[in-house]
Amino acid sequence: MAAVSDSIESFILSLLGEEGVAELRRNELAHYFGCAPSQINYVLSTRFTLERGYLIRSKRGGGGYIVIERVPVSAAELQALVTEQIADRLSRAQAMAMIGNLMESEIVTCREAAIMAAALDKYPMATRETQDFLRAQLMRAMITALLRDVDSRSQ
Amino acid sequence: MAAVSDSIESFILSLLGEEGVAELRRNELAHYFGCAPSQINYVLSTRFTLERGYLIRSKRGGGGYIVIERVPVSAAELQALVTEQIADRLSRAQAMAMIGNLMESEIVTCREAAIMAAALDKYPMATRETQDFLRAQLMRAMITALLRDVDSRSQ
DNA sequence: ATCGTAAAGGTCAAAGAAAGTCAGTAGGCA
DNA sequence: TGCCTACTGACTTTCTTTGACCTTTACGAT
Repeated sequence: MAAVSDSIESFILSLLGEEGVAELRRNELAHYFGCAPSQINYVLSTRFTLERGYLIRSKRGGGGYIVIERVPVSAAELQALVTEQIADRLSRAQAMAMIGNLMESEIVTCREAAIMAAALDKYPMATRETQDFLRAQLMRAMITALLRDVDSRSQ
Repeated sequence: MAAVSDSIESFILSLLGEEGVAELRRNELAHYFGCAPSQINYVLSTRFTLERGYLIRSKRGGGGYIVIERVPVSAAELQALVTEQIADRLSRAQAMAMIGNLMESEIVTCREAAIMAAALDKYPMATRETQDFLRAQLMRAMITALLRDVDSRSQ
């Protein structure tokens, strides 16, 4: 029954076009489709997820915007890493192993690996549970960042 | 779209050019962009901060002016950064400004900056206090890691 | 020298303009 | 019935823009 969300989805898909990049104003789009602005967020968070190969950037306030980007194929492996290998918890050992792999396969440089390792090392407060949870989040966030410009290697 | 502040920012950036120095009249610029004079101050204080590597000098009264100067951060100054600028708490905005500066000064690459920014972005659980505390720790850890092999640049 | 005034720039708080979050409602369908 | 997906609205957070009021400076008139 042609839910509004479906229309919004295909509209965004058409915006993406060849480029694989689309910029939009949330309120504008919501008004165009006669729906609540938050429905745009709903569509983005259900149909344009990382699992499906999309990255979202946005800015609030005056002149705000939302940018949707299709993850390039070259980054597919990284994406799989994020969505498959990292669960909601990640031990220190697991993390270090992953970083080792990333470096081995020349996906990250030595310096990049060092930065990541530093961030994933250990956290003072909290229980082990919390630490592993946080570590998973950080790892996901960092790899996702890499995803964002995987082509721009060797600076 | 393209908030006025953004236009003002890129205008100033173009003024800075190679020299890294720009002089301007507040009222003149405000008139040129059709905005309130104080918006110039807004742009300066949000985009041309010391954290981002800019120095502002100005004079009031007749013949007044504003001078913006880009000040590069040397790798050696990183150490001071760790010990001075990063207290036991670090806000998201501060962190992002610092990262921008590190990148501008070519101490970190674009990708490295992206990784750091991702790690420092936000931590959903926790209170604001805790987040800022954790962020300070992570920033310190990552910069220390960079210092450890600051020579091994360009991998 | 002193004072007055106009011509800068500075500050701050309030209002405005986006987008984000989340919990809850409603409609289909197994 | 109970679950899943679609949808909504109230509330939050972040960023921008504006205006009223303040401070500093140069310059000319006394």
